Amino acid sequence: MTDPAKPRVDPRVLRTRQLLKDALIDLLQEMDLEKISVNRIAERATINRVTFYLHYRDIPDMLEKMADDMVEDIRRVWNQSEANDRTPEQTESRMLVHLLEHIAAHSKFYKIVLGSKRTPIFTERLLKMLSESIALRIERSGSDLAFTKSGTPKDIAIWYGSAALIGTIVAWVRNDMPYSPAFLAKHFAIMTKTNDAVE
Amino acid sequence: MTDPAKPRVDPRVLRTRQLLKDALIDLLQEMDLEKISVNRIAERATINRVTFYLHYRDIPDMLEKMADDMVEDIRRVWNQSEANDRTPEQTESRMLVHLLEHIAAHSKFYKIVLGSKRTPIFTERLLKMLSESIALRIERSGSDLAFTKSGTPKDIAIWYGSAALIGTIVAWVRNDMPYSPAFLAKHFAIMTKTNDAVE
DNA sequence: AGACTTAATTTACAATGTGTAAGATAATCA
DNA sequence: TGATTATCTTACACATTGTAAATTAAGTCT
Repeated sequence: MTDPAKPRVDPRVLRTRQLLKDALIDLLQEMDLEKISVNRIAERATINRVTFYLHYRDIPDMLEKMADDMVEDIRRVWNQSEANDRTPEQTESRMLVHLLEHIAAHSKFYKIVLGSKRTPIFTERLLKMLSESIALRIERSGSDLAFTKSGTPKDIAIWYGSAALIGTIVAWVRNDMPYSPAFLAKHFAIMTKTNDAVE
Repeated sequence: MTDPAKPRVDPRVLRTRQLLKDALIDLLQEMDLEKISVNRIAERATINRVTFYLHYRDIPDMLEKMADDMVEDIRRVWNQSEANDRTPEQTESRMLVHLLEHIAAHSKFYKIVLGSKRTPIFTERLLKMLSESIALRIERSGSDLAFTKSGTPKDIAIWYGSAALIGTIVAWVRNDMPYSPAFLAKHFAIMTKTNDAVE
């Protein structure tokens, strides 16, 4: 149930890392990534600059670890609804709703990391993670053939589908989430499903 | 016919800028953007470092200007086929074929700027440019309503469609273009068109 | 061809950022 | 409380940045 490797981290470490992460998010809201130095992050976090290097190799390394955390969060949310026994379509739609609700609940964070044009690591990770889901979905729908029902190679369908999913989510976030998660998920399902219905 | 503003640029300027751009593309092939300094670019270009600042404010500025050039190129290729008088679908498909052929013809460049995970400026610009086309296309197909035939708000359809287009192109480039431009364009059209056919 | 104009080079400098080290201080753990 | 570990302080060598001034080289124009 619980994580087998639970090293019981020193609360000082947790505090420091949280302060550093918050500071970086804060700064990304104010300026481009290129203008952000370890100096600035440490200053904003009220942490000594040297301490930064006790936790991260450099700023890209810090972003990578933050992206790891994000993927872990999202994977949990995404899979939480997978245990359902309804139709696949309903499950998929509910998964997307949960994901969108999670993003909305942490909109400050996601608006920065997915909305910013200079931190593609987060979008890339999300793309990679969700691509696997899309791939499974497409594999399943087309049995064991290499092509979909409409004769399109599966990898093209996967490229298309996962890009559409990520892109829709990112655009939704960038436009300050003007639709409810349920509404967006519904219409996403409509646009996607019509493709599969082709003979 | 010809550009009205034709300032007749000094060949030394053209040479220097080309050397700098080539050097940057070269370096991006070898290392991440964060590791690239003005020093390195100048050195690789066999240009004095100070000269760099006569042309670009800094590296992000240089990338932006290179992205400008790319968009200009692509817009030319994209619009070259627009003057045709066939059906819209045929024109669209031909536009995409021409675009993919152009990308294939300069695959070294595009593989780096679209494929690299650290230079999102190029992808962003491409997304912005092609989104306008997609928007026009969707506006046209749905007359003057705010929704598509399937009841989806047009902006959602635009997010979906343009992300699918860019994402498919980028994935195609990243995977070393395993399909011919005509083939990919055909199947892209199939996947897109089936959506519009919904009543 | 020679005079004019503009680009590129050279050298230099101040300021900032990077990454690491050693020892002192403070918070946590057992 | 005593031992452990994280953080802080100070320091240092080095790379990078952006700009300035004077010089050299290349291109332009009549």
